[in-house]
Amino acid sequence: MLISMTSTPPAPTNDTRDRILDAAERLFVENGFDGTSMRMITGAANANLAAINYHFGGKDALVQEVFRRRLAALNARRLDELDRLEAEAAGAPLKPSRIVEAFFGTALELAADTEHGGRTFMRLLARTYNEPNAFVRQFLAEEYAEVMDRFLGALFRALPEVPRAEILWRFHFMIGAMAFAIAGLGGLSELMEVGPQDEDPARLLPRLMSFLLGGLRAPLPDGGLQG
Amino acid sequence: MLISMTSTPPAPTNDTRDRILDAAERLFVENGFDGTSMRMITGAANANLAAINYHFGGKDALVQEVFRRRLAALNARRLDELDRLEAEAAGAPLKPSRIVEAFFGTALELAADTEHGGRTFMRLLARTYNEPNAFVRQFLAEEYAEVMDRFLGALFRALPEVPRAEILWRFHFMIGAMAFAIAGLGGLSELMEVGPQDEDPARLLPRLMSFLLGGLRAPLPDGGLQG
DNA sequence: GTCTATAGACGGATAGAC
DNA sequence: GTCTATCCGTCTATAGAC
Repeated sequence: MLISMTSTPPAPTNDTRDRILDAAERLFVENGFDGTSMRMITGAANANLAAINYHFGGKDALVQEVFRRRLAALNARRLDELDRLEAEAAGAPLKPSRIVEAFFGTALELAADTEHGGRTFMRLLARTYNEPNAFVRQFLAEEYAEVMDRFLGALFRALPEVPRAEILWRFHFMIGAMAFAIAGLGGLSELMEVGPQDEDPARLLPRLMSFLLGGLRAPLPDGGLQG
Repeated sequence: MLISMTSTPPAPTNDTRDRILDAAERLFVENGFDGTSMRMITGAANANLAAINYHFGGKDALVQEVFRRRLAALNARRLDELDRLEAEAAGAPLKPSRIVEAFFGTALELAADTEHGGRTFMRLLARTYNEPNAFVRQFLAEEYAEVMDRFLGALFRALPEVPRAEILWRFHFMIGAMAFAIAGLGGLSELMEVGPQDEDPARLLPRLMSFLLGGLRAPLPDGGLQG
């Protein structure tokens, strides 16, 4: 029989903690936070009920960790893209289309990943923009603070002739359009029963981008165009 | 002392049933469906816990009635507007902007009514587009079926040179933009802490309309313009 | 780290008096 | 129609054995 040597442990990347996070992510999308119990999560993750409290400290802390582990990476990529654009421009104002692409392109890229749960997470995130739960919204706002600040600033500089309130609203509209599109990727956009069955996010990105840029460049409400 | 005569009762328009519906509407926005208990609702409505089951049959039936009583009127107005446009056009194709205005203008008009709970309801509705709860989504889809059918058909006829899949997606994007804008009207759009403090929906309508029409008229992803 | 067992609060629903 | 009292299930969290 084999005797356990002092060899290094086999580095179980798929340990209980990760299985819980993956199961929670999936179940939160399907049932919402309040509609998903710790029993459902640990059941799906083949873990013990007490494991959530042992590993995370409670259900709320688990919810935060589900977001944190992926959102940190997504927003870091967004900031990298923006850094790169600004370095290339060397002081010149950026093209609005490049800014928009840096923000929404990264999101849709993650939503295209069905292998490692990227799509599942993005559907959860999209849904959570409208989450009633106060502490979840508060947590999201904090995670987004820097990204919002940087991207809005870049848009302000890129469109100096457009009133800032207008840019603010239009960025708001753009996020809403993206969120609704991504949230419906699971195939449950019953709202239009004819619904976009074409679920390929590779085709969604150009569709969304041209819509968003069309909206961003639209004539201002009072009249007057801006390129 | 006064003796109760056989006079007609004072027609209590604000009876228990309505108070429950109003309280439920408000609490659902603040806490979500699962986060709102029957005890919370009846407490806020100064009604007895058993009243929900007596008047509606259960919590799920109450949720449906909260939507039904207002959504039926909203969608009827939308269909009326579309009927009127089509009657005026007398067979000619409609202007896309008029179709969009008939759909989204009515919604924003209701969202502007803070006196009779219209805003509260529209915030609830906007949130519910992304609701995980299966039976709520199913119910919404049924309530919207005719309106979607009519408006998508009108857009298809108004833009015969645009692929229908494209129109479908863009209508999808437009609904998402509107929903996110309305859901944030309560002042809790923490996402951008700079957030549009300007909450006047009278100014929101022109802003949103020009954004939506810009997106609808944007060049198609593969290239090629369409007015 | 994992498990069982259980505490303690709260959920929706209902029976039956008034 | 309204109310009290209660049933019964599920929830999160924790104590303590292994």
